[in-house]
Amino acid sequence: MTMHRPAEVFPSLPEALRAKGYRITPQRQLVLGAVETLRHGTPDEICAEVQRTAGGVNLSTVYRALELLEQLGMVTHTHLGHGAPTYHASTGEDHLHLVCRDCGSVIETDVAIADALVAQLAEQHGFDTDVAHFAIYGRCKACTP
Amino acid sequence: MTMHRPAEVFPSLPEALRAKGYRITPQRQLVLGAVETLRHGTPDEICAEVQRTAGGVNLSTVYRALELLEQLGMVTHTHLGHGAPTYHASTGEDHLHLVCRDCGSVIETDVAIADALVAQLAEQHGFDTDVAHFAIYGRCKACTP
DNA sequence: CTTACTGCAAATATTTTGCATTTGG
DNA sequence: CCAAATGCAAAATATTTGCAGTAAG
Repeated sequence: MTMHRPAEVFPSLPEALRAKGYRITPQRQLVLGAVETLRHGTPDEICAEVQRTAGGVNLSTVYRALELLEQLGMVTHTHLGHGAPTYHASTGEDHLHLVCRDCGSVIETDVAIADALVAQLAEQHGFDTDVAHFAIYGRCKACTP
Repeated sequence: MTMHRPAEVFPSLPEALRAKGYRITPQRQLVLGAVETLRHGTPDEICAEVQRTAGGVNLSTVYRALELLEQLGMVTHTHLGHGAPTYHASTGEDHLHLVCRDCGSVIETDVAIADALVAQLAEQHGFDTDVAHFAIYGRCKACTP
């Protein structure tokens, strides 16, 4: 079952924070803003983006904010490889990431392409798949001999 | 030592090393042996396994040996999550790994289950997929409410 | 003998944590 | 005012690298 929620249905960050009794801080808003500006970024890149636009936020705070934002469902993270997870704003349309082993480029594609796989995993293993969490690895068109 | 590798299909480690002009060292053989004994393991676990059976190998050497063994096609690595890549001996039958977000358990399944996805990615994006490289994330049967 | 390989220790990189200070409500 | 959140610095993890000594060929 794919989640399909129009953007207007998403509560704003202040609303989401208030609803759970968390405090509304500039840092949390800046971190979310940076994730939205960069289409995707590592904690470090997000920290740098905040640095660039506003005064700056401590990297620890970025980690803590991302964890909270993810818990609130405002962002998600994906493992694109190596050690650095990439954070995305939750727009309601997750995408699959195809990472090229040679040039490192990332292609985004619709998760629907994996619907059959998801259905089979559910049927055969009772496994409820989050396809967008890990990238798909291989070789892109340009790098194929 | 157990050889899970039919000699007629996969060259032995000494052969593979010799063919590329690399030296045959006990450390490299021990690391490959450990990967084969443990069905899958992180560099740290592999290092510990060598420690347990033979004298011991430095962790740096384990990293360097794994990199070389992977380059030779004798092992592969998979990202199961967090930061720890898992190494497998190349047996010719790769597995897909289903990782549960809740209990962390890993289910191995046949890669053939993803054949349709692989075909679609090839067709739509010219992408040559290595399905086994990243785990598939979600919730296992036992953890599904 | 030659130089690739190893061990070791130090450097990087990434994420987490303890604690004093600040601040939202 | 007061608990929650931040900043900072140190710790915990994970991986890489420089270099001197060891050993494969």
